[in-house]
Amino acid sequence: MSIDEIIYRMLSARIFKNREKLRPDYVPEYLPHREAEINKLAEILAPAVRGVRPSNVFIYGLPGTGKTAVTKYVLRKIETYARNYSQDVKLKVAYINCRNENTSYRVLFNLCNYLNERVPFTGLSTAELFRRFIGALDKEKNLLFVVLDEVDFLVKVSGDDVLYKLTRINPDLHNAKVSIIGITNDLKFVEYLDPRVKSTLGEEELVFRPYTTEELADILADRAKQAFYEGVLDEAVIPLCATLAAREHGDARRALDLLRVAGEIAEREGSPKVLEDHARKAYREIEKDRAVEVIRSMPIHTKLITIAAYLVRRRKSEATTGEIYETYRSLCKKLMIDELTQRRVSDIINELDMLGIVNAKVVSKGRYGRTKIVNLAISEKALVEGLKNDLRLSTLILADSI
DNA sequence: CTTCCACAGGAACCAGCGGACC
DNA sequence: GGTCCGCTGGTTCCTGTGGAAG
Repeated sequence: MSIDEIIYRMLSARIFKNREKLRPDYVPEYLPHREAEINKLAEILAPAVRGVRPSNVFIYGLPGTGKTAVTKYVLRKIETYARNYSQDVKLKVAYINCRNENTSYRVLFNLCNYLNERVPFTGLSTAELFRRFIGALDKEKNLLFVVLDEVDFLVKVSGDDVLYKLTRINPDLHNAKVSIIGITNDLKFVEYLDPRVKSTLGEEELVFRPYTTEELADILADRAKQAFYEGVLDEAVIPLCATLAAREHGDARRALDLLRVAGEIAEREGSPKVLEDHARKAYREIEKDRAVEVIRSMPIHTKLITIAAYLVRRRKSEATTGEIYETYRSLCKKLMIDELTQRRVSDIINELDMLGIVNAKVVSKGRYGRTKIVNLAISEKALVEGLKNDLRLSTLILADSI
């Protein structure tokens, strides 16, 4: 295919009307199947319209269950109302994603920025930064919403110190008020929170259930209308994307990603329509990317065990713990690395199972013992790709090709 | 019915490390 | 600047077990 052809295809493709509508951070005008959550959150936050400080809220839910979207949506509404109905109190919203801003300093730095308080992005102590933040905030009759998305990252990296201070800030303020909204998809998160923070932060709690397959289909249909040209989507695509995304739990982000990537593949292939096959390819592509990422970040022994499982599977129909362990040991010897015990390897195989890199299930072979049979759950391509930047390891795969 | 394989997986313990605390 | 503490990832030792073979 020549470059002219590629560009021509791109230009003539009539697939996406507006791709942005499928991006994970896009907040739509209408959020299907989250009415209950929207209402509940609105009820909690509504006092803000009259300038009264709402309770702090803590929102839980698995990834892709609409936590961020609902929060942004409700706050946007409340902001518009507040602008029209409450002149004396200024309502502000500071949205911070703690995955990126995961230190006390960066959170406070961002908060200062929201208040247009100029502070150096390094150099001050957090205590000083906090003082300046309070100063800037308290100058006016502000009502500030601090949205801490993925707040578990902040706590994991920097502890709950800022959180503690933020939740206790109100008595120190004369004019302003602060209300905190914490969002997390780590359901065990509260366990490692200081109980004092827990009680103030969790004045109100909201739990978001995963979407069902049907609900995902509705969401996709709604977005697809805005994102694709009419008639471009084959009717089987949306149900398929919904089903694929619902395999683990109803994750709307995944579902939307699938739909978007399916569209992109169709576009690349120069197809006038997005077909079922494109969705399947999209699924494979996304899975592969995820697997590659996981493999890349694995410690050396875990990588070796994955390779061992792959090698055993290549010469036999099924791999057992014992065989994998033997192969793993010979790999270790080749690389002159100390080997782990079988006990640990058994655990690592379980970890790999959890990560979706292998499928392991325990079976009893009667007289011939009880073991796990292990299958690789990822493609050879993904494995090679994941090991690409470690030359020693990737040659192992090729070297042993008997 | 018993035996016995080839591990599973629990319990206790240990080394190393970062962070709090004096 | 030592020390204490909790956590992670590892080891050692151990008991438990499903079911084909005998």
